[in-house]
Amino acid sequence: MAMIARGSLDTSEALDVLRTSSLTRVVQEEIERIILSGAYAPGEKLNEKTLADQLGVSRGPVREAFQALHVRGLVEMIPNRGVFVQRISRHDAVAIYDVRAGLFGTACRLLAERITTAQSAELHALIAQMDVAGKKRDLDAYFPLNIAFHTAIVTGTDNRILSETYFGLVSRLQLFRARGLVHGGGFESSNIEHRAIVTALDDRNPHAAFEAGFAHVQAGKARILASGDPQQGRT
Amino acid sequence: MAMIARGSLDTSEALDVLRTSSLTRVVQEEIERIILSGAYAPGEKLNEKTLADQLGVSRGPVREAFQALHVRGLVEMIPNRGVFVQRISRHDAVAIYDVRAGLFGTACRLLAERITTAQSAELHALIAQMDVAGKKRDLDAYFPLNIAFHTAIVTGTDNRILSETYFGLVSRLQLFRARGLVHGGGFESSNIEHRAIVTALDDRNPHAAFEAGFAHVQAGKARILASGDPQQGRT
DNA sequence: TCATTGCCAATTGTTGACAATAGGCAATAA
DNA sequence: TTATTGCCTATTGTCAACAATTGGCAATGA
Repeated sequence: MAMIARGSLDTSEALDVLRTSSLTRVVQEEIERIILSGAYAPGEKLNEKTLADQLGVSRGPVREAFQALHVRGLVEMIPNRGVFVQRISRHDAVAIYDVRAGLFGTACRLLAERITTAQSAELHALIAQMDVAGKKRDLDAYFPLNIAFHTAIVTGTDNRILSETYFGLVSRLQLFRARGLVHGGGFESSNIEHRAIVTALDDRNPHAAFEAGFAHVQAGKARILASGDPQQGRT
Repeated sequence: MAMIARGSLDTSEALDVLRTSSLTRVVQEEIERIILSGAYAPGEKLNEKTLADQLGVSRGPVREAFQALHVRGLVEMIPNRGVFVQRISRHDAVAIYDVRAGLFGTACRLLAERITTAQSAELHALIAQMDVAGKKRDLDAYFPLNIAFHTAIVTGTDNRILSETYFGLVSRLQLFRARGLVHGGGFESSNIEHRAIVTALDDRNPHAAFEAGFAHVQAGKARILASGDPQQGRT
């Protein structure tokens, strides 16, 4: 036991994996991946035995994973009927966006009180890169940069509760597919909002930081809801 | 089937119970009750078989309930070791309070845009009652009123995601026992803050409402952390 | 005395089997 | 033809048994 990977660079990492790894955990992450990949549409049924066979396990771990996914808002459960991919109605999406806006604004506010020069520099760099991608109308480049910007702010607060809650909401919103930012115009205004956030952070102005962060997500909500009218989730 | 309780007043309610009721759900709620009652101290082990026997079920539903409680932050799980009541360190409590402050401020902000006269009247009435209880130094009367005030604001937003997230955090904080408000002085300042919130709501000023709500929870955090130095949760 | 090794009981992890429920389909009757 | 009834299959809910892991305890040896 003690001789495992003694010279390996990631021994502690491997131990971490062992410490948190259980079959249920793995199954949960795999089902989450399947759901968010869109392989099953919202409202579609997730059959216990089918999934268990696909993953090469029995129904027990699958059922346990379902419980976790239910609390996380990714599936809905109906007793004696089964488990279904969570449907997100327009109304639900609005509610999630409002909470996400509040949390992101809170992250900005908290970060404004403790931001380091390194963190600030990282955000400025991301904005510069987004400017480039925006000028090229390169959505595939802009998207991950945008995510990285938000992630940097949220994780920068060093508040695990905040991060988990925020990213949980982001996952849920992935079930409400209708990518905004798609039609041009989203680029410029979005990055203008990013600059407003970083300005408030650099000023160490919690007040302004919250407002800028809140307003940014609300603007994102408006962009998403304006574009398209997804059929799904007529709950 | 169709003749069940045809004349009953709560037929739909009974159907609701049936719709959401499963053994796992009941077990989960019962274990949650046990945990929050303090019957098990934070860090204490929850034995599967013992709980299953107590509740008169097998280990399956108990394990499923554990998964849900883990996601909700009420228990921690260590593979091959078992399930333990979640320990909340001082650092954790600060993090939870910060997020709760952001969510409560967000609730105030959202409510400011849609508050009805009835809702406002309810909040004013609660403040008046808290004044009375405060003057009498009647903690047992003040506490539930205080909770009712916060609940009215959060549920008043009519945002289920917000409510669930907020009350989830409140539950977690119950594991960090050290009731503030205990020593006098908490009363007056707390209710002064309540008035500031309602004033902002009546003014339909989202900006001021957020600030008042955020500040109120932060003040509560300070009151709790100032009083006592709980031993538990030395994570 | 103290550290190490090896066994053992207790507990968790996983599985397969059995019971209960739901939904579909065919048979029946109006 | 259409609605209703009664089976029947598929799926979920629950359980008990088996496998695997852990931690404690005694035995051993320095």
